[in-house]
Amino acid sequence: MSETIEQKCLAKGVKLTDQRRIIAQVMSESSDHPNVDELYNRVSKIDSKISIATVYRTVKLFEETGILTKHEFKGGKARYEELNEGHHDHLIDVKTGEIIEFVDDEIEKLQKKVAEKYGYKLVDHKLELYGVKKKQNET
Amino acid sequence: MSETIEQKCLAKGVKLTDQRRIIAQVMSESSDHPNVDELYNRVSKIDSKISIATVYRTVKLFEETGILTKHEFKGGKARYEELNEGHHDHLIDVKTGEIIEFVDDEIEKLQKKVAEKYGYKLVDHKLELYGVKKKQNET
DNA sequence: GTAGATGCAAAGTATTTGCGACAAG
DNA sequence: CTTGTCGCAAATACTTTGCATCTAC
Repeated sequence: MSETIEQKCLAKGVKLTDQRRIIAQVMSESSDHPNVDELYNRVSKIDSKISIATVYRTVKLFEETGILTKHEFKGGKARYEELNEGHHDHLIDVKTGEIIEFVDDEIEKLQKKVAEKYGYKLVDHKLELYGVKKKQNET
Repeated sequence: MSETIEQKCLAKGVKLTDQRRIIAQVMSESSDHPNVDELYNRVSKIDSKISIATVYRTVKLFEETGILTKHEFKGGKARYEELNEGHHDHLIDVKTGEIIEFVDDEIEKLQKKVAEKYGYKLVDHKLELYGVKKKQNET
C-alpha cells in the first residue's frame, strides 16, 4: 500500500472535507469495483447526510486527480476503483458479474507495438475479457 | 462483402420494414462508427418521418440479431458498426476522435490464454487503444 | 387477418448543475 | 476572510416504453 488517498489529496492540493475523507475511506476498503449507487449506499452508512451529488462530484474529481479510475463495463453503470501503481486489466464473468484483475506484460507490449505501427503513441487503453467458467472436461 | 443486412434479416426471420431497410442501408454505407444521433440524422435525410425511437429499437434489434455491434468508447455515446466476419479492435485518436480498425492475432491468442489461465472460456472481449499521433522524431 | 412494428409523447436512468448556506485553509 | 464545497432540487442527456395505429407477411 503506497500512499493513502488522503496523502494523495494533500499532494495534489485537493481540499479535504469530511465527505471526501469518507468517500476515500470507503473506496480504499472496497476490494470490488462499486458503481456510484453502491458507493453512495456504503458511504451513507457512515454519514447518512452525504448527498449523491457529492458522491458524483467526488468520484469525478478523484478521477481527474488520478486517484480513482472509471470503468464502463458492458451495458452497466460506471464503476470505480482505486488507482495504484500496478496497472491491470479485467476479466468479467458474464454470468455472475464477478471481476478478476489480471496483468499480462506481453499483451501490454503488443498494444504499444500496434499503436506504433499506425504512427501513434499509446496514451491509454482498455482491455476487458468476458468469459464463462469452464467445467473440468471442456476444451 | 458477404451478405447484405437485408439478407441477414431474412435469414434470421426479422421482419423487413421500410424503416429497417433504410437504417440497414445507412449503416452499410457508413464507414465510420455513428452514434444513434448521427444515425438518426442520416436516416432522416432519406425519410424524415422515421422517429428516433425506431432508430433506438432497430439498432438494439440488429445488435441482438448479430447484425450490428455496439461500442461504448470512453466517455461518449454508444456507437454502432456493421458486424462482418472479420473481427477487429479499435485505436482511437484522443485528439481528433478518429477511429482506426486493426487486427492482431497474437493479442487475440493471448487473451484466450489469459482467460483459460483463470479457468474461463472467453466469450467476448473489448480492446481499445487510445493514442496521439507521433511526430517523425519521437520515440 | 394477425402478430409485430411504428410514431408520439411520457417515463426512466444516470449524471450534472444552479444556488444559497456552510466550512477548509 | 475567501474560495471552494455541500445539499437540495431542478435540469440534462440518453434511452426505453405504453398505447393507438398501421403494415409485412
